Amino acid sequence: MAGGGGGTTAAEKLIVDAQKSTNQLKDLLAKLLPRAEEGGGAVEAILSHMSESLSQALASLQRGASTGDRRLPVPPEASLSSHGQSVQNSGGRLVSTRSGQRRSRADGSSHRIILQHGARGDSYLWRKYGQKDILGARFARSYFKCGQRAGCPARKQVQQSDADPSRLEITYIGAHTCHELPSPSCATPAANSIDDDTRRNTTSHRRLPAAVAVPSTMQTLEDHVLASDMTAWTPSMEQEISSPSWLFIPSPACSQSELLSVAEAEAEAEVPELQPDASTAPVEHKKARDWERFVHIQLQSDLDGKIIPFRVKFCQRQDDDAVDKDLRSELIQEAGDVR
DNA sequence: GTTATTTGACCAGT
DNA sequence: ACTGGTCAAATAAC
Repeated sequence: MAGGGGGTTAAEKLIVDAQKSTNQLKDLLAKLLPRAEEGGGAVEAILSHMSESLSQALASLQRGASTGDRRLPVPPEASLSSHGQSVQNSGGRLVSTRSGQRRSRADGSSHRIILQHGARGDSYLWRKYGQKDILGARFARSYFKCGQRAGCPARKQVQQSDADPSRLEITYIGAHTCHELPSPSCATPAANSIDDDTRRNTTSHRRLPAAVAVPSTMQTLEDHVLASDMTAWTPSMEQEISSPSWLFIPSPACSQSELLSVAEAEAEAEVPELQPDASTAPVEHKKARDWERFVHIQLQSDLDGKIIPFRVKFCQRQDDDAVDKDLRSELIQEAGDVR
C-alpha cells in the first residue's frame, strides 16, 4: 500500500461505513420484499453510499499518512460548470470562447474502479457526452456526466480493458453534489415527489422496450440482490462481448445505451449468472433457500497503479417458516492480492 | 416535440 | 504537434 498508517486508518473507517450501508441494505430488502419495486430505489441509494465510501477510502489510501483524514477534495465547481460564452465561426458552428477545457486530475480527486462482468457499478444516473478513440487502445473511451441533478460536477470515464475486454475500467472524476437528492425518489420516476430535474433525467426509461422496463424475471429477493447492471455499457462495447451473462434491474441510474445494450444482452443470455471470477466461484444453492454470492470489485490507484481487490458477499439464511429472511452482506478486502 | 446519444470540431496541457 | 477532454450540432428514438 502506498500510504502509511494514517491514510490506511481513514480508509478502514470508510470501509466500515460501507459495511454498515450493506447492512442497511439487508434491512431494507427484508422490509420491502413484498413491495420490491418500491424498495429498489432505496437499495440503489445505499449501494451508492457504499460505492462512495469505497471511493473515499481509496482516496485516503492515495494521499497517505501525511494528509491525515481530510475528505476528498472537491474540484472547483466553476471550473466544471462555467463554460464561458460561444460565438459563431465562419461555418456557422458555435465556437466556445471558454478557457480551461482540459483540466488536470493531479489533485487526486479521481480514482479508477475496474469492474468485471456481473459486478455492479454505482447507481448514479450518468449521461454520455462524448466518446474518444484513445491512442494505443483497442476500445474507445466514453465520457459521462452525472445526470442526477443539474450542476453536479461528477464525471466518469469508461473504457473497456485492452488486456481483458471483460473488464471495464471506470475513472471517476470529481465528487457528487447531488447527494441531497433522495435516491429512492430518483429511482422511482412515478413518484410525485421528485423534482423536475430528476423527472427529466429519469425519462431514459421511456426509451426502453417494455419487456425490459419491467422484466418479469425480477420477482424474488434473490433476483434483486443478484441482479447486476453495467453502468457505462455502450452498444459498441456490447458488440465486443461474445457471451454476456447478467441480469438487470431497471433503474434510472443508467443511460439509454446502457439499458438498451443490457436489454439486448439479456435476450441472448439464458440464465443470469454472477461469476465474475472463476477462481472464487459463488457457492450457489439454486433451489435452496440458503444461498450466497460474491461480487468482485477492484480499486486501482491512479498514483501508483496498485490494484486492491474487494469482494462483496451476499448471503441469505432463511428459516423453514419462511417468515424472516436474513439477508447478509459483507465487504471483504481480499488479502494478499494487492498488485 | 422532447430528450438522449453520436460525432466532428475545438481547446488546452504536455 | 500531439493527444485527451469537452462542447454542441446533428441525429436517433420515442
